[in-house]
Amino acid sequence: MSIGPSITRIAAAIGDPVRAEMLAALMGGRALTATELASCAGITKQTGSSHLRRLVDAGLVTVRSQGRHRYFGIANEDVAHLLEQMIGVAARTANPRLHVGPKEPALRRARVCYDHLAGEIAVDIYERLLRSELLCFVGENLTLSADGVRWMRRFGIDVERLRSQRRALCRACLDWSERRNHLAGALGAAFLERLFERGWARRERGSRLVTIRPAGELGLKRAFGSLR
Amino acid sequence: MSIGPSITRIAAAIGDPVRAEMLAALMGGRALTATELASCAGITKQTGSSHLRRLVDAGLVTVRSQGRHRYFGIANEDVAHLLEQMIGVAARTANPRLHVGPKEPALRRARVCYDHLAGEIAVDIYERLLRSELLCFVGENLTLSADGVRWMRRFGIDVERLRSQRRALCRACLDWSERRNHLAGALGAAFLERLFERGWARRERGSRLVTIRPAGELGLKRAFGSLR
DNA sequence: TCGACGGTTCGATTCAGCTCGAACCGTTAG
DNA sequence: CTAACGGTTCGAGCTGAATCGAACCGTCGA
Repeated sequence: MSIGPSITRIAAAIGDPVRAEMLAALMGGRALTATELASCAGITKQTGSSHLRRLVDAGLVTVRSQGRHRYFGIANEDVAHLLEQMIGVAARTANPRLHVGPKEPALRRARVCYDHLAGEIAVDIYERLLRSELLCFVGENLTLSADGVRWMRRFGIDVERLRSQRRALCRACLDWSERRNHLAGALGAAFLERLFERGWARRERGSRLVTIRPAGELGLKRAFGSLR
Repeated sequence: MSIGPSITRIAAAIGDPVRAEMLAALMGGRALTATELASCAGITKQTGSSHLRRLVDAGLVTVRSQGRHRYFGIANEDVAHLLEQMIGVAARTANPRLHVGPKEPALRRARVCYDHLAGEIAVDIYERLLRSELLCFVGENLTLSADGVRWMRRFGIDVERLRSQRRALCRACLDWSERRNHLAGALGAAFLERLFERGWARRERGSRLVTIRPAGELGLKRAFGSLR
């Protein structure tokens, strides 16, 4: 009994141009309908439907029916991490000459990673949180210090509510463009959510791109000192 | 310009039964010849050759020619991590009824992850190293404390030599069976090497399985207290 | 009740890519 | 030098899977 077949199941499910495009779209964190996904992969909805079934069967994607719509989304954080890691390996093994894309710099700066913030800014924030000991490691576990809890509460995040979720509060997630960690987990998701609520950041339609608005630039600078 | 195609390149390279089997074999950490890899995937050497070319083209595998042999190996730690992560996702999304295999428990206990130790024992060792502050986090970086350096030197590892490598000294690697970290990086590799040299552990031929021998059981117990 | 719309199922077609036999190249051993 | 051996290349056959048109099912709005 080898592990080969199990890897094949997962990798073959991802390793088709259409399905990869769908997963990439879903990495934006929003759940999308079958038709939306088909159109953004450039195929008909019949074909899209069969691809989506494969993704669901493989356990990479989950469905939620709502009226006559069916919303598809990345199944869980593990899968999101796997994809993020894969993007990283792909970027590093890519043929350098087709490596530069127009939107690439903006994506490197700030983007959505499933449900939390990634990119230069996210890495920078994460490291500042650690340096000022709002986040710290207890053994190998990343945790929020007492100061950190107060800080987050002031920022508008109900930490207690997050703790009651089954999901881990803080996790480190390896950033594919920076090769350094950024904040994931329930807190990472809540933090990004809060940036949107405050109007500090805006998510670009149909892309993983996140734009930091002037108010956010200012607010983050005030909160953390100047961002790189 | 989307990221879809780049993911496809990597995932499609992995997502073939033969190539997955080859990669699984290479995750044992040893470089293998084309013929060996073909035979362990159950195909002829012509077919194997073309698969290996695809793996090399995708940047997942590297070759080293030596006389009339060509030795293939996992390209780098990133790729190894990606595969490890993929095994984890595969295990967690697997159909539970075919989840149990004969060698599974032993594999969960101790196995090679590319070039370092993984499994229950590895996770346990890692956590004990942290708890006794031989390893600690400085900000987000895992480092060896002064005590840790002394400890490793006593254990027979030349830490200074490892530091001079370009490769990171300590890294945490997520264990797919345990979902907790174990020690990777140059130190992780050296530690496993030392276990073999001392005769504390033995690697099973043609598998990722590592057997801890009585001397090792005793020695580790003496070094760390009783292992789980 | 009916038409519009989102989504799936079925069947036929097409094509990429996996496979192996045969031939070939380079290295090593005798 | 020659035979054996590891490995690759080439060509032809085959199969699994992606694709789309057409038909169908369920929900929504009028």
